[in-house]
Amino acid sequence: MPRRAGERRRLVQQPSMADVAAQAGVSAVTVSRVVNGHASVTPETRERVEQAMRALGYRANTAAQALATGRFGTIGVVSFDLTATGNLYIVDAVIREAQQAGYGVNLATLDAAIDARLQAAVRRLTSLAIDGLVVVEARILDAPSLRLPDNVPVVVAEGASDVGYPAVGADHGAGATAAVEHLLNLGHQTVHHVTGLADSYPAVRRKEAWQRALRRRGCGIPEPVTGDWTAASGYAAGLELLRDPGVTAIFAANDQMAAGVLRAAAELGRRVPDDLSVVGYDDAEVAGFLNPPLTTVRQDLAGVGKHCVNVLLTAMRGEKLDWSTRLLAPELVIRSSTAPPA
Amino acid sequence: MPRRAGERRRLVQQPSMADVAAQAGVSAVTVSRVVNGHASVTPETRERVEQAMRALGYRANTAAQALATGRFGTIGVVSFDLTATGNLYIVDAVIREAQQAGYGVNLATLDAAIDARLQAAVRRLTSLAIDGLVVVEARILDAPSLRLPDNVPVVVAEGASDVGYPAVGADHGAGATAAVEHLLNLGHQTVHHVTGLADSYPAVRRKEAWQRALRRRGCGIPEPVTGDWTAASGYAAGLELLRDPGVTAIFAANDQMAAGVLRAAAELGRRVPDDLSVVGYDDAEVAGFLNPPLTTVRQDLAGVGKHCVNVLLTAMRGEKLDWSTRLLAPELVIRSSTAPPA
DNA sequence: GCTGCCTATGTTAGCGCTACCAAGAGCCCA
DNA sequence: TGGGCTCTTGGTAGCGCTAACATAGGCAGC
Repeated sequence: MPRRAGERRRLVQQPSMADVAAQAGVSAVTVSRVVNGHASVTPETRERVEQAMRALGYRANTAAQALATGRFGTIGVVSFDLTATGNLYIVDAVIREAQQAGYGVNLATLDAAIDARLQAAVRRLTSLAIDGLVVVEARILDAPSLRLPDNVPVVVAEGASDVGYPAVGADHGAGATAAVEHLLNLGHQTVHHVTGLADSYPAVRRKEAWQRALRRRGCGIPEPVTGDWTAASGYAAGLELLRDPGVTAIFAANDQMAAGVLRAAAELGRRVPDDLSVVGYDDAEVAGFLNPPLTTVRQDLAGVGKHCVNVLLTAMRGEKLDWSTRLLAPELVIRSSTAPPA
Repeated sequence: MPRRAGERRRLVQQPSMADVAAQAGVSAVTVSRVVNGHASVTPETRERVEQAMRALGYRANTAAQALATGRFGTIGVVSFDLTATGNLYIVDAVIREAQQAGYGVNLATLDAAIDARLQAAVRRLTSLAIDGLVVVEARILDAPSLRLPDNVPVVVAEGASDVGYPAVGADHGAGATAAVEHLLNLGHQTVHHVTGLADSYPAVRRKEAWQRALRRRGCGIPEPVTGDWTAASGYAAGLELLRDPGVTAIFAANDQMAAGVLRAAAELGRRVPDDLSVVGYDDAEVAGFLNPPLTTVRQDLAGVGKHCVNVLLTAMRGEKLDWSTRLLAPELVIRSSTAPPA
């Protein structure tokens, strides 16, 4: 059966506003007003429309709304590997906070190497489907061929504002300093360090602060061992460091690696905390239940995520931003993995 | 300055297809064809258009594309708490796989209690902005007032197909059975169990299989202790169970809780594995580096996520689905936390 | 040289929604 | 009684894109 020129099959077999309008005996505009909670609709009309919506199972077409308003009701999040504790906690908080504000979240994760297909996904994310973008970890900005959108606000979680965007992060400097000073105050001569991924922003900040703290106290600065955030890398680092019987204190850049160090110590017969003190970072859920319970630095990563979203929402409203980097204070949680050296 | 009726400010100050078309001296349709890689465009025209796009920094407007085609290039994911290892690994894999297929991911997380604002976010997710939906964990389907879309395919990760949708999951029955039989084969009289969240699908499956396995071997079935997936709950459960000196084997429904049990044992002076054997579940990254390294059940959660997306993509192409539940086989990883009873 | 067909591009309309303007109804007060 | 006000509702156009159809030009085959 031939169709009239221009006539096209309904793409979505869902009822549209026009259907609801017809059912309720009002115009589409009135339906729109009800959907968006505009004022100046009589209670009776509203009720009639809502009844029609229920009857037809109406759902607003987000794409059409977005096209008409230029707003998408969605914020984008780009992050590296979610299985890294830090990224996860931030992303989780971003999602919660965005949802609280009535926004959906479009999440893209990147591998270090961005291949062509992935690029397509990221390009989609960064095209015109979001009202704002949260970049988790400044290192992402270095990703080749990642072109960020220039028409929506961007906020960086775990970065400094020198990256060209407002940034929110935990105060890794303060956290690492607290960890090192805690160990030095216990009487350790120096503190060894297992770093996170070499080019990660938090890893670099923690390493720098560890060095500074040692220097300030006039301690020797041992060569740090580079890890990759995993327990396996912490274990390997632990085996390496503990070949030296003089090592009495190790500060690992996260709890997973600290767990690896604890394991290495156990295997080599070094008692913690008697022979060796270990400090982690993150206060992951399991940290307090390792053997022994781990002294660590609790970061308010949920706060970072929350803050990010709030800065972003402010920018999205077009209000002026406080452009300075916000740093959230960490807290040293002392448990049983640290003690004075024997 | 008065504007003509109907004239409206450009909502997005981004160049549109019309701008590119003008710049390249072609029609908008030709630009569209280039953008979508359609055939029948001469190389010269294509080149001219591409140059114009680069010059103007053109990005396609996703909302307009979606409105015109009825396709969104996005799949939705609904999950509970991402900080639970199982959910995280599945969601992570779903994102990767969707991106590989050129789809973006819209992620919503739910708390047990869905409040009004959250509902708005979920409603947005499940309105007409996605081409398909992955529900992580069958329990989500029980969430009050969560109305799933009826016009796009839905797949459930960690559920059975009796929920009314195709389902993909890990074989918790096989995993729990392997864990229990491993312990019984070592000579333990029975095996105690710390469960996951009471109404969680995987938790229930694991508990049932644990019971079945004990019954099959004619062992007594001790009262299980209910946990909530956290190390803290595992610790509490451990303290409770270990009041009984006759307890020699504990199977925890995930590694975090197993870590808590290990901690409780250490505190009470029960040596693992000499006095007590412990088995976890998940093979979380840290499991092999606990003290002692944890015997656990490795699940292919990445496989579950991947499989989900593939089933979903099949359904989205309108192809017929194999409607049966797919179960991915787990693998028992034996480490040092299990041994014959003293 | 004409028909017929194929290829490259253009024209048109409409996806579902909302901003803007207009208009009718009801009301108050002079 | 009428002018001006508010409150509710409707008409219209257009957001940026693409499917379907239309068309111009080229070229093979007879």
